[in-house]
Amino acid sequence: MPTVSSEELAAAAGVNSAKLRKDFSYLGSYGTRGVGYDVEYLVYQISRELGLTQDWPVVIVGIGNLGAALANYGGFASRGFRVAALIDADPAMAGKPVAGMPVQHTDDLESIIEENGVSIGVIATPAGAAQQVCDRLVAAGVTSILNFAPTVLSVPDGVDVRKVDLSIELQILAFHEQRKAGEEAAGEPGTVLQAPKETGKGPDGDVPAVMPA
Amino acid sequence: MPTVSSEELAAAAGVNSAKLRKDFSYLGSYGTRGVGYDVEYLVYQISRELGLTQDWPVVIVGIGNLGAALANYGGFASRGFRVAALIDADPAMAGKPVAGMPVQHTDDLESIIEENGVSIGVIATPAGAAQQVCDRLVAAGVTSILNFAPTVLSVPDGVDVRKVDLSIELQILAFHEQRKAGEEAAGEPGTVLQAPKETGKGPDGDVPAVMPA
DNA sequence: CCATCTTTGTGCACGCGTTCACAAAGACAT
DNA sequence: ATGTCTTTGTGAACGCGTGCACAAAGATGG
Ligand SMILES: NC(=O)c1ccc[n+]([C@@H]2O[C@H](COP(=O)([O-])OP(=O)(O)OC[C@H]3O[C@@H](n4cnc5c(N)ncnc54)[C@H](O)[C@@H]3O)[C@@H](O)[C@H]2O)c1
Ligand SMILES: NC(=O)c1ccc[n+]([C@@H]2O[C@H](COP(=O)([O-])OP(=O)(O)OC[C@H]3O[C@@H](n4cnc5c(N)ncnc54)[C@H](O)[C@@H]3O)[C@@H](O)[C@H]2O)c1
Repeated sequence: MPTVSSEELAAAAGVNSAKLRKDFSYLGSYGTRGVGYDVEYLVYQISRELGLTQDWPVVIVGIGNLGAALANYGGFASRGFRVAALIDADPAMAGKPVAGMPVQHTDDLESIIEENGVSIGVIATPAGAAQQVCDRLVAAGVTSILNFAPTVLSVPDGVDVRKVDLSIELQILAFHEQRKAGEEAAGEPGTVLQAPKETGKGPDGDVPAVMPA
Repeated sequence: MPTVSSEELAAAAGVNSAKLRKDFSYLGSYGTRGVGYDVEYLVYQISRELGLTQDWPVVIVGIGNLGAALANYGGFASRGFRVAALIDADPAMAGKPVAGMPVQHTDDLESIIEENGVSIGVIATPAGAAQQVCDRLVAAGVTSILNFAPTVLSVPDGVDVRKVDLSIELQILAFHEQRKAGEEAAGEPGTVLQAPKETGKGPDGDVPAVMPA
């Protein structure tokens, strides 16, 4: 029986072994003292708890550059997610095959959701259409949304939204990058800012939305 | 002079005003007691501290479905990021224009990085090539990496890596989705974990820290 | 100049997640 | 069986972020 110890797993995952054991303990006591955890059983229990043992149909709305890339991505299927439908508002795309699957028109969005029992939707439309698409998805029964559009979606209680904002990912990297540069030339990294030198005009420029919900 | 109080900002952002004030205090104290914060100056200081006032050149390696979509994405430029180069290993792609920019071959990766002073790299290659690409980027001077390949990259100290794993995003949604279903039929046997109280709108936070690869 | 009012900046306490440390459980050898 | 050795499961300590509460700062008006 292939087993792993919490120590091995922790080292591989780069976390503390005690934390890992405590986490596992919330799922029940599946370990064997002096031996470790039965790999197969452990994987099953975790998968079950995370909801990976069932098949989740998802729809992708907005089959443009990003939507098409997502449709072609094979990594979803291997994790228990099945692309049930590709939906786009462009009539020219209707019927056109993407990733071996015909693109369907938004007119049929509601019926597609219902017929396939879809509860997870992916939004890859332009930002301007995102909220509208979101509303239709929710009205049709979708209760989880993965949003790629750079907009904050407002949804009713009970609906989960996760936003993937690549710009923010880059911003976080840039933040640390800036800090590294500052440390070398110990000049003005975390140094308190100078006095308000006539912010009459200010190099504010664009300045992104700083305070989203 | 347009101002905002910490109370107003906190309400808009849905956070505690004391926390907000304390956060601001780490940047220095430039609020005016009895009045609030000068909006323009505040925005500038935050942008500056986050590194948004400077221009960051980035390279994208692996111009396939995803890489091309990223190259075409206009959201980066508006946040201070400039795509300095597109790099791919496929000789057939060399010179071919993507997003109005010629794809360059990996042979020139090092010189491209150096000449453009790039410190942030995006990896959108297949998982198998990711580590190798990563090593070359790092050797060439890149110290921040945004990784889309479903692999854990190992890098030397001082190099930051952020991984965007879309499958995990879906898994998190599915996890909560399963929870919702379980709550309706309360008392579901086999369910050991307690519902994690949905702490506000935290993107993460409420998900078990350790997940199977 | 003094009184009052508003809002900041922060010391302090609380709560929660992480880590430590170890008794107990089980495997395995003798 | 009994002892040794490994690894789990968890109580307790620790650390850190969050929120409370309030003195101080500055504005404002008399
Ligand atoms: N491409 C990227 O790398 C990237 C990165 C981050 C975020 N995003 C965001 O993802 C979204 C899509 O990006 P993209 O590059 O694929 O854009 P795109 O313009 O290539 O594709 C958008 C697609 O959405 C469709 N569409 C428009 N309105 C629709 C509606 N109401 N219902 C259904 N479909 C509709 C269009 O027909 C088009 O096919 C954008 O909001 C973009 O900001 C993209
Ligand atoms: N498409 C998606 O939506 C998606 C989602 C999540 C993750 N990913 C991951 O992102 C990566 C790219 O996905 P994709 O769909 O664009 O794949 P893809 O096959 O369309 O593109 C990969 C590109 O990388 C290039 N490449 C291969 N080896 C290279 C090397 N050593 N150096 C430089 N370039 C190299 C290839 O020539 C190709 O152009 C994959 O690891 C995938 O798992 C993709």
